[in-house]
Amino acid sequence: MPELPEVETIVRSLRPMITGKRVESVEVGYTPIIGYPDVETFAAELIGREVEQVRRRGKYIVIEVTGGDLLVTHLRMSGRLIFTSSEIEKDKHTHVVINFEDGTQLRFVEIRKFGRMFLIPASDPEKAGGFATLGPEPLEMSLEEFKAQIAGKKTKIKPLILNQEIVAGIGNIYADEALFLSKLHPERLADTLSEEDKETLYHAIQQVLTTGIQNRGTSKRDYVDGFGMAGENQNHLKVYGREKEKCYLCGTEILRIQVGGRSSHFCPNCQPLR
DNA sequence: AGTCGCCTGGTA
DNA sequence: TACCAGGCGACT
Repeated sequence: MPELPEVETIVRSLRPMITGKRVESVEVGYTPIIGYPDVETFAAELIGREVEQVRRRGKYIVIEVTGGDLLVTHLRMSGRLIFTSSEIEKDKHTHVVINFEDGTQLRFVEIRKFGRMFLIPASDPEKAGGFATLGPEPLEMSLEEFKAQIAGKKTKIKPLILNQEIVAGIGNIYADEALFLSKLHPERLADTLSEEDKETLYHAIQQVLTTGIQNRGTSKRDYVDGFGMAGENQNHLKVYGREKEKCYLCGTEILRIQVGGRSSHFCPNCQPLR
């Protein structure tokens, strides 16, 4: 579900609520959610730790705790991290609850059970799946860095920018939006892009992500922030989810095709394959 | 490089 | 009933 703007919005909502709080107890319902270490160690080790920092890396939520460890969470398709109180009744799909000493709690809630949580030493990022191999942050990378990341790649451009090792944090919605702004067909081969195409795409990626953050994320289905509040970027999408509707630029019908196994929305007139 | 599995639920 | 879903990793 959540891509960079959604995860950033969640992090910003959680940061003031949990920073400085100490963990009193941990409950894990569905154990496969815990990717590292084993469930018992995960729960036992978290107790007594204090939250020092809450930040984002790509689509990962990183909670730094005392003792030099990181509580790393990936929400995958439909996961939510919700800050609430022990008084509030739990949703049926609540898989992990982290109780703080003041009666508040952080809940990992997810219908589809794809998401994962890891408690890792900051010095061992490879213990948290793809966390260690993430590419640069798109809002912090230079144009030259972006060009270097895609240099020599011959794949279709959409799967390339969805690859978290190339650039961290772009998902299906913002990929389609960035390609539309760039007037690039999702199946365009990366090694056929001109210098101008690359520069346009670089700016489009930053544009759609920044707008997404300003609008507090895209709530098409499941996404909500740390307080359970929906975003409003779904009201500003230019192509994603608009198949069979008219292109805002030229009136042509927006198409939806599969590219690299993912639904891809584009305007065949504005985004020719060439 | 491309496909499949993981899960559950909403909608056509 | 069938298809679809903001993702990723394992597999071929």
